Amino acid sequence: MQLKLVKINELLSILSGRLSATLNRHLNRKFKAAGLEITTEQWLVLVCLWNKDKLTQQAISEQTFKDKASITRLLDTLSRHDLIERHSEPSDRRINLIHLTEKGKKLEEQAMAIVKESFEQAITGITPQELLFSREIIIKLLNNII
Amino acid sequence: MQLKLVKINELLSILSGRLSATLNRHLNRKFKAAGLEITTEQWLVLVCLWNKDKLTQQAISEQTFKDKASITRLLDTLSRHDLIERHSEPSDRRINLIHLTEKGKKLEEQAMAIVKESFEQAITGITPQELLFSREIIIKLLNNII
DNA sequence: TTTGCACCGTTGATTAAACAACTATTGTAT
DNA sequence: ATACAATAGTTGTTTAATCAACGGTGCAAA
Repeated sequence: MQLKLVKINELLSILSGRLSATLNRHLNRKFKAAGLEITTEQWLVLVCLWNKDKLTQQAISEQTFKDKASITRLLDTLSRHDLIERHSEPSDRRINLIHLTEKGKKLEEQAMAIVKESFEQAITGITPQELLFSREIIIKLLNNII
Repeated sequence: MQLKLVKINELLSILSGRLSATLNRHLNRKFKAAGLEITTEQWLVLVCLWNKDKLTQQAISEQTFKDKASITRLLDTLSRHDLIERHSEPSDRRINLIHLTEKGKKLEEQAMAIVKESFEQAITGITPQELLFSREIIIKLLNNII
């Protein structure tokens, strides 16, 4: 049984645009309201580094599923804001190791608190089981179009 | 019961970035491969017009959940590609009515075929029930953070 | 050894997003 | 009738995405 075409449009438009736009907007506003000068995309990069400092740009690119070029520019911005530093690696001069600055390290607690709060707001009235189930469906969907 | 913090990061990053980016990339490439010079965002605007021609920019903005400013610029691009025309309305000179051109009208069939194909590829192995269920969860989630 | 390939990161061009500030027009209330 | 608010659309600035092309580095095979 096939869903109607109008449903296709609706679902695709939600998944490919509205959902991420709304989530991004929400998180960005929360960050701003709390005085944190980071965006959701920058937060995503920082999460990698908070988890394990001194990554290559390549590694960050893979972990965030973002383009190398996007990472270059995201790191430019993070660097301008003194949240990270690029350290070139003598043993392989193609590589930059990305180091968190003290300012970047200090951001973790505050940023994660905001994210946690937003997450809890977002999942109000949704059970963990429902959430996990949706996650599975979305992963399936992603794998179908890789 | 609360999901672990690492799960929060994962789910938020998928929903706020990876899912939409992957879907967009996929559709954009399909359009390009088929020789259609439109993006997913432009397609979304065109869907509104295919459904009902001669809308105001405001109406398009509301239906697509996009910023007025975004619509202005999307329409600039669509206009440059001769897919739509802005017609100023004498009865209310603040308003533009957006008209599909013949070229814009002709695009519908081909574009929708591509979208349908992509959609079917995306939902392979997912039942309509699962899809509807996920849709409900996502709508709930969106309503929680409006 | 040098030739060629793979890898890492950068840059340029185009498209798109958000937000704020702005112009112009219309509607309303006194 | 004037003054003020609401509405429609545009523009400037910043951030980010894609893709393609490019420079530099490392490595391995001929």
